[in-house]
Amino acid sequence: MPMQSGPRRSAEIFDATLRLLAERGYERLTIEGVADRAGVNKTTIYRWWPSKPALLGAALGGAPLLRFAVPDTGSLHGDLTALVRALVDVLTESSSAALAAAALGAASQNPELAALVQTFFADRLAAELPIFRRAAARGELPDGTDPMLVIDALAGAVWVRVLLRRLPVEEDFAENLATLLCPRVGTSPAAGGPRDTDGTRGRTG
Amino acid sequence: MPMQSGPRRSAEIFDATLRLLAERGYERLTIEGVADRAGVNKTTIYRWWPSKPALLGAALGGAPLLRFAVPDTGSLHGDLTALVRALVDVLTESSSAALAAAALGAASQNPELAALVQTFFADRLAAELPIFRRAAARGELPDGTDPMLVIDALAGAVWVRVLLRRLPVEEDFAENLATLLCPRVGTSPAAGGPRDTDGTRGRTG
Amino acid sequence: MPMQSGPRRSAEIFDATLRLLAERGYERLTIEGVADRAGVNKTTIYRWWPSKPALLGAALGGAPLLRFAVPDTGSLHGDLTALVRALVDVLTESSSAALAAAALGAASQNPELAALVQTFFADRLAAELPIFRRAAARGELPDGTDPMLVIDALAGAVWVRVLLRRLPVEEDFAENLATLLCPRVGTSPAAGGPRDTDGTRGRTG
Amino acid sequence: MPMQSGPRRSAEIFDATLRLLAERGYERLTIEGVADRAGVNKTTIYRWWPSKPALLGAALGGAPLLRFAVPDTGSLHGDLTALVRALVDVLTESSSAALAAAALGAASQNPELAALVQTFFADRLAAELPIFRRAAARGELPDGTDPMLVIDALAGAVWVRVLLRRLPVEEDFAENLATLLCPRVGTSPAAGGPRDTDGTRGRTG
DNA sequence: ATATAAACGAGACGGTACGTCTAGTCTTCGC
DNA sequence: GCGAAGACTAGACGTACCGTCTCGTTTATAT
Repeated sequence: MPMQSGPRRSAEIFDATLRLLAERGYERLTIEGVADRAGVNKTTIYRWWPSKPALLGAALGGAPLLRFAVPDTGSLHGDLTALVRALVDVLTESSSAALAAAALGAASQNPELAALVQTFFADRLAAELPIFRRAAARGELPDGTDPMLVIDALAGAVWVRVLLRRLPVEEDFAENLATLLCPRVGTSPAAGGPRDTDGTRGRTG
Repeated sequence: MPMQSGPRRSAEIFDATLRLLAERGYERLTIEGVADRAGVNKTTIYRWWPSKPALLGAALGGAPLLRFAVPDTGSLHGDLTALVRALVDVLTESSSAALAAAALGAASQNPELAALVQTFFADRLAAELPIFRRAAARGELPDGTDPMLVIDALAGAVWVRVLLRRLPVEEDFAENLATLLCPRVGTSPAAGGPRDTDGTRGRTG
Repeated sequence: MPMQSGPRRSAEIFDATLRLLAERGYERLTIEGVADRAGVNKTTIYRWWPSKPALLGAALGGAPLLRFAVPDTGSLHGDLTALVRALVDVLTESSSAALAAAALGAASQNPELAALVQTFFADRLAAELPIFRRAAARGELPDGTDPMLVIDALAGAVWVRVLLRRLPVEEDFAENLATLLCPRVGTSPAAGGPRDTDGTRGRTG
Repeated sequence: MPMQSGPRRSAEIFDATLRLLAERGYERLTIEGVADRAGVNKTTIYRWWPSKPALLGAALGGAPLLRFAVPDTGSLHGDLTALVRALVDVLTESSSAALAAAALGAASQNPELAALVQTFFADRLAAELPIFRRAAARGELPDGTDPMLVIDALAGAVWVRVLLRRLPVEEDFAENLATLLCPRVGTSPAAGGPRDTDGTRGRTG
C-alpha cells in the first residue's frame, strides 16, 4: 500500500513551518520560506497543502507541541492551580509562546485554523474533565458546576492576562485564579470555618 | 496654524479601513485596498501612517466602535451578568464581531496593535472598577478580591467560548458565568445557608 | 522478436502529438499534454524520446501527412503549376496547414527538427527531379537550369505568400508563379508564336 | 507632458530582448531572463508589455536590425542580384541571422509576431517597388510582371536555401537566382533572339 | 489678493511572495 | 525486469501589494 499521506520530507517541512511561525509570526510566514528552510521545492508543498493555514494545521497536528499533562494533585484547587501554571508556562516560555500566540491569533482570521483550534479546545476539555469528576467524587464540586465554564474562564483569564494585557504574571496569579473559580475548598461541613480564617488562601491579589 | 494631524480625508480612510478589516480580516486588509475604497492615493496614506497596524490603530482609536456602557444594576451579580451580555453582543453582532476578532486576533501578531489592545484593556478596566467599588460598598465583595482577575476571567471566558470554541452562547451563559465569578450573593456571616437553598441562582447549566 | 522500437501505444502518442501540434502550435505543444491525450504516462514518452522535437520528429516521420504526389501533366509549366497548387493546398487546408506551419516554423528554432526538415526537402527534391528530366527530354528546359533553384523559388514563394505575408492566394497565383519560373513554355522553334498570342498565360497579375 | 511611452530603460530592455532571442531562440526567451539581463524588475516589463511576443514586437520595431538598403545598380538584374546578396547576408551573418531566424520562425506560431512580420514584408515590398519602376522605365520589365511575385520568389528561395535546407550558399547563387527571375535582359521587340544568344547571362549553375 | 508651504494625485519603480504550470528526473511498485 | 504511476527538483509564468520616489497640482492660510 503506497497510499502516501504527505511528501517524503513531511518532518522537515513541519519543522520548518513551526520554526518560522515562531520566528516571524503567522503573517510573515511564507510558503516559499518554508520550502527553502526545509530544503524542498515550493511545488512539493503546494501539492499536498493548498494554503498556508492548511499547512500550518497539518504541522500543528503532527507536532504535539501544545500538549501538556493534566494534573492530579488530590484537590480541585490544586489541580486548577497547576492547570493555570501549565497554561502560563506554555504561553510564556519562548519555545511555545510564539507558536501558541501565532496559532491562536491566526485562528480568528482563518476558518481552517479556527476548526483546528476548536478541535484542540474540545480535546483539552475532554482531557480535563477527569479533574472535575474526581473533584465531584471528593465532594469538592457544587452541583450544577459547568466544567467547561470553569475551564474557559481559567484559560481565558490566562490568555487575556498574558497575550492581550501583556502583563507580567505575579507569583500568586495561579493560586488566586484557582481560588476565584473554586472558592469552596472543602464543601464538607467543617470547611466553612478554616476558609474564613485562612487568609493565605483568600483573594489577596 | 495648519497643524494638520492627518490627511484631509481621514474620515473616509478610517471608514474604509474598518470596513475592509471587517470584510476581509487583518491579513487580507491592504493599504492599496484602503486607498482605493477611500478614493485617496496610496501615497497619502503612507505619508501619515508608516504601516498597516499603525493605520489600523489610528482607525480603531478614531472610531469608538468597541465602546460599551458600564452597567449599574444595583448588584454585583447583575452588573457582571450585564457585562457578559454586552461582551457577547460585541463579539457576536456582525457589525462589530468581525472587527473585534480581527483586531484582537491580529494583536497577538503585531507589537503596535498589541500596545493598542493593552491600552484598550486598561481603559476598560478603569471604566469597570466602579462596579467593584459599588459592590464593596454594598458589602457584596469579599476582601482581597482582585477586580482585574474577575474581569479577565469574565472577558477571557467569553473570548474563548465565542471566538476560539465558536460555540453558540446559551441563554443562561451570562448568568452562569457571573455566578461562577461572584458566588457570594450575600456576604453576610450566614452566607453559606441562603446560597445553598437558592436554586434559581445556582449553576444549572 | 520483441525488439520494440517504441512504446506499445506509439500510434496514440503520435496521433496525439500531431493533433496537439495542429491545435496549439509548436510552442504550446507540451509533452504532458500529449501524454494526457494519448492516455499514457509522461514517463513513457520520456523513455523513448528525449525531447519535444525528438518526439515530434518521430511523429512526423511516422505519419506521412506532408507527402503529396508529383505531378506529370505533360509540360513543365503544367507540372510547376500543379506543384504550386499542391503546395498551396497543403499550407492552406486546415488539416495539414497548422501542422506544416508549426513544423517548419519550429525547424528554425531547433536543430533536430531542422535535420528532419532538411531530409524532407532533400526527399522532395529527389522526387521532383523527374519533372525536370522529362522537361529536358521534351526540350522545355534551357541548359544550365538548376532544378533545385527553381524548386526553392517555387516553394519559397508559396511559403512567403501564405505563411509570412498571410495573403489570400489568388486564382492565378500558381500559373503566374509557374510562368515566372519557366517562361519558355516551348523552346521549340514553333513555341514563340502561340505564347505571344496567348494572353491568358501571360503575366497579368 | 511626461507622456511616457515605455519604461525608462526601454533601451536596455530591447537590447536584452534581442540578444537573448539571438542566443536562445524564441522558445527559450523568457521575460525573467530579459529583466535580469536588462537590470530591471520583472514587473516593469509586465507593466508595459503584456506578453513575450508583444515585448519582442516592440524590441524589433525599436531596433531596426533587419533593415537593409535597397540597391540601385542600373539594371534590374543587378538590383535583384544585390537584393539576394543582402538577404543572404542578413540570414547568414551571425549578428542578425539568429535574430531573423528566431523572429520569422516564431511568426508562424504567434499571431502578434505574424502581424509584425506582415508589416515588415509590406514595408519591404514598398521599399523595393522602385526597383521595378526603374526597370519598367528602362524597358527591362515585361508587361504584367508582378513585382510582389518576384520579390516573394526571391526572398522565399533564399529563405528555403539558407534556413530550411541549410545549404551553404554558392558563389553564383545570387546571380543565378536573379537570372531565373528576370531572364529577359532585353525586352526589345526582338527579345526572343538576343536572349538565346546571350550565353553569359544564362543559367550556368 | 496673493505668495508660499503643506498636502495631494498620479503613477513608475525595485522588490517579495503568491499560486500555477510544465519540464525533466528519480523512485517505487506491479505484472 | 520492464513499464506504469507519480513524487520530486527546477524554474518561468503572470499577478498582487509592498514601500519608495519624483513630479506637477491643488488648497489653504498668512501676509
